[in-house]
Amino acid sequence: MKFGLRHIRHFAAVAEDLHYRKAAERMNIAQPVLTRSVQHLEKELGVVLFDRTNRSVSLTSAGKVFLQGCQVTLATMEGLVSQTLKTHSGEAGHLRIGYTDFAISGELPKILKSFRQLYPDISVEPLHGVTSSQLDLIKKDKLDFGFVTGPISHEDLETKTVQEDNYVAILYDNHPLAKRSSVLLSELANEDFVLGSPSAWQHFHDHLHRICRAAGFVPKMVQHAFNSEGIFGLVACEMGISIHTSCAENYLRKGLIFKKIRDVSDTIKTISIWRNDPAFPARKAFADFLKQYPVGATQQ
Amino acid sequence: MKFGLRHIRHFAAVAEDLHYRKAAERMNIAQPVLTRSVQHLEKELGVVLFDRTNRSVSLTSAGKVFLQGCQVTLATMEGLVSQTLKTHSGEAGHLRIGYTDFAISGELPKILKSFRQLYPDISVEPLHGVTSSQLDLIKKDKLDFGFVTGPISHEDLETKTVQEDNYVAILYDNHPLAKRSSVLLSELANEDFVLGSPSAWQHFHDHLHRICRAAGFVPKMVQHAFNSEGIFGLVACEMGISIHTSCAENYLRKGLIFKKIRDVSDTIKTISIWRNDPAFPARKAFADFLKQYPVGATQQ
DNA sequence: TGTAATTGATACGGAATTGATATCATGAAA
DNA sequence: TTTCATGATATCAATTCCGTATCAATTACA
Repeated sequence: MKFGLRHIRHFAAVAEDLHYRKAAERMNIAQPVLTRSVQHLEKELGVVLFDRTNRSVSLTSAGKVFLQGCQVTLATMEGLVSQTLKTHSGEAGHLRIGYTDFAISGELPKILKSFRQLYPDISVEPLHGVTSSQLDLIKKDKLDFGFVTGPISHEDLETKTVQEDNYVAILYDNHPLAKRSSVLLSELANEDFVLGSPSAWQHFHDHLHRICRAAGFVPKMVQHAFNSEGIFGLVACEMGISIHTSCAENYLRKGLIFKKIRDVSDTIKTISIWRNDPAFPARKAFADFLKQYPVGATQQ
Repeated sequence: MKFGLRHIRHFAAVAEDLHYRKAAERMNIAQPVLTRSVQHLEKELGVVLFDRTNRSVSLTSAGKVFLQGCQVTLATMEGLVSQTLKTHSGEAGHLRIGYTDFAISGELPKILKSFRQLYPDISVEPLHGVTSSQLDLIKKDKLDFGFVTGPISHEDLETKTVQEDNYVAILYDNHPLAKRSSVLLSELANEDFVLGSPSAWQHFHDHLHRICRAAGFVPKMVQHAFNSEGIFGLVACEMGISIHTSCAENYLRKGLIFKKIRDVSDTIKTISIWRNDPAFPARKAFADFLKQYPVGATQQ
């Protein structure tokens, strides 16, 4: 099996035209070259590929099989080259993208949709994870981008804020404050709270305790859940109320009401974070895309 | 895109070992050859495939994509060569095989099963057709082998008898003769007959009329069907009786009874027939197989 | 710190491959 | 018969390819 793509190209040309001279002309080479290439193939394979009876050329059974394979191989090679070039330029590739509840219910879907329109040959693999686990994965190079709850600053890693949400109170619809158009944080001081589990929701807890402390109370947590869905479910059961971000409006669970909190101007930022490694063109493409992406804000 | 399989093989070897010298040793060539092959590829593609930082070699993103494609291409090529060789030797290929009702309910399944065990890389495509249409297809080279009702003799075409069946009477189970262990053909002289339609079953009709004439009567056909299933269905409805071959025993339809016909020693031969064209190795393999295959006889 | 070992890159000469031109052999067409 | 078309062959020049020897850079180790 000692032949190259050149022999294959020559054979395929002859096999397609069933005419040496025409094929040679089409390939801009001299005819004897094709004769030799085909002879070489036949000798290497130990198989006659053409029947040259009379003055017509026709493929043998084995020749037909070989031709088909050659055409596939040649087409595959072309595709491979183009795919390799695209990968080099960052036009193609694969990205593993982590996301939090906040990110996926906020800007991330829009970001990914918009990015994929720009780079249809880059596949994305979204992976759910809380902030800390995403950061771990990025450090271990198991994740290309994280969409996490800020603030974060980390040497070696680049960041870009992509989403900024206000705090909102989540009430069930027959709660005493449900009729109000907005609430004050201090009005919630004596409420029972349903919140995310402290370990997973560490960042959000930190923020929440800070703003509550500023309002003069410590939230009383009566129940915790592992994700936003769980929190909303428990609030809907009237186990307590919760505080979430304005991106929660995209959930719109029946029986729940979202209230703007008038006296809290702090925001929760969702930031994208990635390792700035120029060796991954697709990463660079997404990083560049993120840098110019405006900060989304779900203001109520 | 001016590179050969050689470059690809070299690149893949280096990429797999991530070590030029080891790869060179494994391929039994000198190390500089690999350096040059990879450089050539990189130059042709305009893409850096390896990061040669420090004294370690690692693939770039584009290199990984290219490697994967190269491995696929190389494996495909190997498979293609082996498939081509097999096609040449007759070990692989495709056969379009026609069959009649008699053949498919008789020896053909056994023949094909046995042949496929010998030649697992030859695919067979069974096509139902009556004798005359199979012969047409073979002449037009649209069919590789026919399994038809004999006798047939045709110049240009080779034949081999593969099956020999006795005539049997097909009765419904409350027919007056149903209790008998065997019948005489002459006893059926006044019966109503359900037979295959004369155009499609021409060969069988010819045989049947000949033996009936010898027994001194002309069968009275009251109904005809287009295939054996249809005939058996009509007999089961007691529209009449029929005469079929002993291979019918494989149908075993409820309510039907098969009776040996004592005074008829003629047989119906099913023969395989094909164009003796040495240009199709798979045909030759099957032809050789058939020639040594014993004649099957479903004697009751 | 200095010496040896390892690794990929480079230079060069001979061998093999490739391609173009001219020509041949054969069968078909005029 | 002559003429034409087609694929095969011979030959020479250009290119490509491989192996040997060697280099430069880095690491390992004493």
